[in-house]
Parts: sequence; C-alpha cells; structure tokens
Amino acid sequence: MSVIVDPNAVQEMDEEWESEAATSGDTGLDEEEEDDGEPKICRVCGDRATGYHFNAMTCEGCKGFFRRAMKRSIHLSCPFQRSCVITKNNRRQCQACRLRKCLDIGMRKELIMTDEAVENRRALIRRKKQMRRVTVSAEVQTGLTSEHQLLIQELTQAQNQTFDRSFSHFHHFRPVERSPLRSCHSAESFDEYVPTSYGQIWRGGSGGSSPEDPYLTHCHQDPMDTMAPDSLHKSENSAERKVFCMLPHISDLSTYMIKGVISFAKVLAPFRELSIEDQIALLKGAAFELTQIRFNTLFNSTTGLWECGKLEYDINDASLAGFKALLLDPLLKFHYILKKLNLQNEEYSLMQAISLFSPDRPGVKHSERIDQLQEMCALALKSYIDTRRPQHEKKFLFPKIIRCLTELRSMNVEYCKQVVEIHDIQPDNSPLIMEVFSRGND
Amino acid sequence: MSVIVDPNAVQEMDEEWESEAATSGDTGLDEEEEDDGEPKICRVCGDRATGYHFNAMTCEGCKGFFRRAMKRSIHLSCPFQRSCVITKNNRRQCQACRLRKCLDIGMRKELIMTDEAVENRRALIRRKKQMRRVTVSAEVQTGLTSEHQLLIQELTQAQNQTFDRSFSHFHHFRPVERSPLRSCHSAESFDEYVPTSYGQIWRGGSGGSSPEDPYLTHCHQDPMDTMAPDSLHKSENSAERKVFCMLPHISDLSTYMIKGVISFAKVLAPFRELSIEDQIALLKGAAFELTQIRFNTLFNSTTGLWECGKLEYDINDASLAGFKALLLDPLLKFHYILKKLNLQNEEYSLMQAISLFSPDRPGVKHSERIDQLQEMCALALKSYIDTRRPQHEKKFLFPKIIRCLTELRSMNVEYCKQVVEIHDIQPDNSPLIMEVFSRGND
DNA sequence: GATGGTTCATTTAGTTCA
DNA sequence: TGAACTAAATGAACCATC
Repeated sequence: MSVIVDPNAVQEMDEEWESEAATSGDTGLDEEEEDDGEPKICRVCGDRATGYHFNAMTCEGCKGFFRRAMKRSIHLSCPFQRSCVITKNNRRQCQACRLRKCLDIGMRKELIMTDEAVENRRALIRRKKQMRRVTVSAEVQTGLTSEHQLLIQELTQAQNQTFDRSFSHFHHFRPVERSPLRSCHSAESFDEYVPTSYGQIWRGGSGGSSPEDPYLTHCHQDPMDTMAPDSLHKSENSAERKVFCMLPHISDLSTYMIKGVISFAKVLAPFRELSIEDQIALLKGAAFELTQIRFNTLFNSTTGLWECGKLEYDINDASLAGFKALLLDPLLKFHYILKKLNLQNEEYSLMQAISLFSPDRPGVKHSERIDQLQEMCALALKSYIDTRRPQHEKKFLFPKIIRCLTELRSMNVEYCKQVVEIHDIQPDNSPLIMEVFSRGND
Repeated sequence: MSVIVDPNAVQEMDEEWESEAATSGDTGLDEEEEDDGEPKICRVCGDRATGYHFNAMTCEGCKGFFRRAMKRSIHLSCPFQRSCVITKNNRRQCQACRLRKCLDIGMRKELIMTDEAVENRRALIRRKKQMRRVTVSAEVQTGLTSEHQLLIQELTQAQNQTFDRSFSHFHHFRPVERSPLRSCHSAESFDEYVPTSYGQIWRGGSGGSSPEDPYLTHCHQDPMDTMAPDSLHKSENSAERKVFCMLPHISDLSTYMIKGVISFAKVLAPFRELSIEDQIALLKGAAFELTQIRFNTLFNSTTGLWECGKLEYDINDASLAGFKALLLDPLLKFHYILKKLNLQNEEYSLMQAISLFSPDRPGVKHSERIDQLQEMCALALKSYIDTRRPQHEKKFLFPKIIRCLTELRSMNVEYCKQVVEIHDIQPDNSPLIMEVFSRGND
C-alpha cells in the first residue's frame, strides 16, 4: 500500500507538491509575498523567524532543534501518522515530523559545524580570550610572547598540581623487597632476564667497578650472588618470594607516577580539547617518558639515588624488578645527562609537554593539531631559555634537551618490551601499566 | 488509507487551535482563558496544576494517572452513571471517568513514551553515568578495555559520519513508481520472474506463514492482483512503465546505501590497512548485509515501514522491484526480529563490523588478520553488552545478534541471485550494484 | 549585519517511594 | 497514588567570526 498518501495533498495548491505533501500546514500563507523582504516567519513552524539558519528561514527554536537533532543522529519515529502539521505551539510534540519538515524546507546538515570544527573554534576563542587578558607590557618585560607565557604558566601550574612531592602515598605500595630472591625458573631462563654483563657495563667499562663510582655505592646486591646457587631449587619455604623481588613495589610506584602524568595531561586545556582517542594515544605513547622526566627531578646525581621522601631507589632496584641492561644502561645515562642541565621547573614542564604532544605516536588521528601544539611548546622552551638563561647556556641548552627527549624516546620501545616480558614471568604489574604499555609504542 | 484526516490542514494558523491538534481529530476545545498567564489549575480535577502534561494543563496526580492508565490499557468502567464530575477530592473514586476526562480535555497517549523509548532513555542514562567516571581508558573500570572502547568509538564515529539520515539525496533517485505495471515481456518470461507463489507465501499460503505472524499482517499489494490480468497485453500507451516498476528507484536507493557502507568501511583504520584486494572482497561480501543492518535502524516495526525522511517503503516495494518471496520472507522476518532487540547505535555499528570482517568471504587472501578483527569486534560487542545492558538482557542478547547475522548471511546468496535474475529481465540496476553482486558471494 | 555556536532557565518527560 | 525527585530537550538571549 503505497503508504505516502497525504490527505493534505489535496488542499495544497502550491507549486511544489511533494515538498509539502507530508507536512504541509503552512497553507501558503507565508509564501506568496516572498518578493523582496522575506516574511520573517519560520518555514518550519510559523513562529517568528530570526533569519536564515542552515539554509532556511527559521526561528531560534527550529534552528537549535535542527542542530541538536542532526548531531544526535538517531532515527526518530512519529508517534502519530507521520503527517503532523508543525506549528509554533505543537512543534515539540513530534520531533520526527519537525525534523522531516526541517529537511523538507531545505535545511542542510552540512552547514552544521563538525565536532572537530567546533573544537577548533572553541580553542581559538579561548586562546584569544587569554591573549587579551595578558597585557603587552608583560611581553616587553619578559621577552616572551604572551602566548608562550600563558602556556608556560599553564604547564607549570599543571605540573605543580599533579606532581605529588610529598610521597605520602608511597606507603600504600606493596613493600620494598630487596632481599635475595628464589627462582622458580630454571637457571638459564633466569639468566635470560638478569643479564650477567650488567655489573660490568654499569661499573664503568673495562675494569670492574671502582667503589667510588657515585651510582654504585649503594646497597644493591647482585641478584646473581645469592640467587644463582639456589636457582635450581624450588622455592621451599618462602612462598612470597618472587623472582623479581622489587617488581611489586616498582610496579605500584610506576602506576602511581603514571596516574600523575595522566592528571598532568588532563589538566591541560589544549590536551583536553583533543579527541579522547588522541588523548589516549598520546598518553600511552608518552607515559614512560613523562614519568622519567619527573623522576629526573628527584634524581641525585651525586648519590645516584632517586629520592622520594624517606624512600630512595637506585638503578639496581629496577633490575631487581626485572628490567635489563639494554634498558637500564641508557636510562641511567639519560638521568645523569639530563640532571646535569640543571633545568628549572618551567623547563621540565615544557619538556614533558613536548614529549606528550608527539604527533607521531601510534594511533594518533589528528596529528596536525598535535604537531602545532608540540611546535608551540618547543618554541616556548626556546624563548624561555633565550630570556632566562645566561649567555653561555643559551646556545646549547635547547638542543641538549631535545637530544634527551630523543634518547628517552628510543628507550620507550625497549621499556614496553621488557614490561611485557616481565609480566609474562611474574604478573605483578597493575592493569593500568599493562594497558598503557602492552601494545607497541612507536 | 486516507484516514489521516487532519483538520488543521484547512484551518489557518489559528493560535489557540494549533496548540491542540497536532494530528488527531480531537475536538478543538475552547481555550478561552489561556491568553497569557494560564490558570495553574488542573483541567481534569481542579487541583493545582504543574504545567502541561501530555498536552494538557494538569496536576501531578492526573499526569501520573494518565500515564499509568494508558499504559495498562485495560478497559475501565464507571460504577456510577459514566458522568462523574472529577474533583481534587473524588478523583480516585472513578478511574473510568477520570480517564475519560483526561482524554476529553485533550491529553494524548502518543505523548507517553513507548516502552522502547523509555528503555533507550534508561540505557543512555546508564551509559552517561558510567561515562562520567571515565577519564582515561583504564583509569576507571568501565568494564571495557581501552582497546574495546576505542574500537567502539571508532565504529560509531564511522557510522555517524557515513550514514546520512537526512535522506536528502533521495530526491535524485529515479522516481517511486508503485502503480500497476505492464509487461513488455512475453507472458512466460514474465511469469518466470514474478513468482505466482508469491502472494500465497506472503499471505500465509500452503507452506507459509500464518496470518497472525506480525511481519505478515501488512498491507502489501500482491503484484499479481493487478498485474496478472494484464500481463498478456503489451504496453500500449505507457512507454515508461516497467515490469518491475519500483526497480529504478530501489536500485538507486540500494546504490546509495552501498556507497554509504563502503564509506563506512573506508573510514575504519583497520579496514584501510588491509590489502586493496581484501578490502574489495570484504565489501562485496558484506554490502548486502551492512545495508540491511542500516535499514533496520530505519524500520518501524509497528507500521512495517522503513522510514527515510519523507519517503517510506514497505516490503511490497521490494517485490515491485522484482524480488521474490524466497528472499523477502526471511528478510522481513529478520527486520522484525532484529528490531525487537532494540539495539543501540554502538551495537548496530559493531554488528556491521562483525559482518564486514568476515574472514570467509570469497576472494579473501589474508583471512587470519580479518579473523582477528572479527573476533575483536565480537568480543567488544560481548563486553559492551555485559557492561551496558541490564542483567536480564545480558544473557541472550549477544547470541541473538549473532543469530541475526547468520540469518542475514544466508539471505546474501539468494539476494545476489535475484539481483542478477532481475537484471537479466530489466537492466535498471546501477553498475555499482552489478559489480558488487554479480558474482557469487559465499 | 548575517549566521554560526553557547548559555542557562524553563518545560515536561520519567522515576522513586511513602 | 502523587509529591518530590532527576534529567533531556528546548529556546531566548547571548557571543563570535566573517
């Protein structure tokens, strides 16, 4: 039964039969005098129109309705007979017919801005607003453009808000356990995970370690010393002893730090404005790097310790958590080198931002925008250095920082790999860690 | 069905009038006092009114009463003279008269949300509540892994981007032509392609469905009724009349929908990463299924119509395009059954993805990867249902959806066959359709 | 000035529970 | 049953860009 039978059709003497057939109702009242000044009447509901909206003369109500209904993109069904006459007073009673009428009279959904366009617009407006707030004088005084100033301000603020230097939560972590461990694995499989060459490389090259090496004066036992002899025995008494004795604690520490950097990112307006998808991709890609940058601020290059309140860690703790020299060698080097640059909080924050806004992380969709952000951060860092650092530092500091970021990035891959490997042996890592690192980064 | 007589069509924009009668022919009541500040008095019982409810100024009591009474849909009878005067104090004494009064003053049952709509609303609220807690993927237990979350997000985004619900292109299709057709073909060839058994099967003939089958009680004309008598006459005046009068339009509609699902696939990153060869194989294999899944979102199971803006189609339209009961019977059944599941956008999108990534389509080269993708989509759907659906739905929804997909797949073959057969008789199909369907699928 | 989006008080669905 | 809720949709007034 060719269903589109419309009783109204008979009454319609308008030229365009079909465009009216389903909904008609405006009975040509507003049509005839279109000559010049259009009648300010909503073509959908007959209310007072406020101009053309999405290509049709409509009222504010129908304008908003059309935008919202199209964005919701769900199918609406008329509870009546699909032929409701839309009027000012009944327009809310049938969304389906109202929307159909909108389309009938030529409203076009292409004229609705996409979510992305809206986001860009919002970002633009926000930036301009802030820009306006910052006076030009400030720019003159600091030598930084107000845009850079604002950015740096936002970053350091985010950093301070989300980097807990009280270390008060560290007590909730699973306990520190540095004592010799007993393997449930065979000697060779264990060898695979704790490199024998570790000590040599660490201790500075050719000859073994000299006691005065700053980063070796600490209480780490070589796991091999105590463990190898036992490694073929099955664990007899100590059910809790793990192969990677520090893993539970280090895992909780990492998890905590990751939550911190996630908060850091989420506090940043330009980050929040990205799609959720991209936010996740960026965080997955940068989590390791950001935590290491933050750890660097806690690093004491004299003692080789990361000082976290009353707890402190050395590189061997990482090896006791199962990480191998292939990662730990360059990582420790990184910390010494970066520490030497003696960065300020602003610079650390900018570094984090540059790492975070890496447009080439796997899974990133809108890389252009992220690229912009990264570039802005880099420029801000450059300007900051130029204006705040003494002459002799200006020249090389920026490239050195960038170099550190590059090194960090190259460790990222290895880190992810080792996390997964470790987890296969001893699944002590938190779900968050596994989620963030369990797929390839880069 | 010219039953839909709309009094408003004749009446001009008479302010008071319109507020009352959207479509139904209810007595336009006298709204003498409504001028500006309406009296906040319940039109049913005289109690203090709280606003318009179901199209009438009523109190909270009558609002709730009306909803419940209409939903219960049982017959009420007055213990008195069927003429009780309803007041605030006696309103509970006679439900029958109270309800009658409600209807009299213009309360409309259509403005009560359907059970389906309510369910959707609940689901949406549930989803939003969960969403509120989500910051970054794993941070919070959404019950979905971030991988699944991302997948679902990508799919729904692709769906929204590529499924044009404005139906604005439908006007460019060749015209709808539902009138009786005249054959240019010889009787026998005609008979061959418009199955004589069609009507019987449809109407519940020998082998078939019983009349009370919900999906068979609908108003389709049997093409044979009008056509058979004429089938021996050659077309005398109408050169344009075709054997399959709806074919041109339906063909353009199908072509358009296929373009839509191709776009859907092409927007998906995991799809784009497949070899071009496999992309083509998958699309050829799934085009029919995807379009049908999309059509289901437009299907109104109350009316048996697919609602596409101001156009609407019923199953008979497909038969007027030459499709036969062997396809159309199970297809209509499929639409009723799937619709009943009341799926959300996310679930429809996942369904499409599962169908799309079928590793066993003819011509597929790298089936392992596709198998992976399909499995991931299936798992995502399962988790989605587990986390977003109420307890009682969790159990069977997933298998039911899979069952629908199986059914759809089995129709795929028959569809391809009929498309080719139809094209042999009346080559109105677009090249795209022929390209997609002209070789065996499965 | 024209026409996009934004804001937020208001309206009116459904929900809860005594 | 209905008073007191919650929340989505609405639209008037507004802001911003071109």
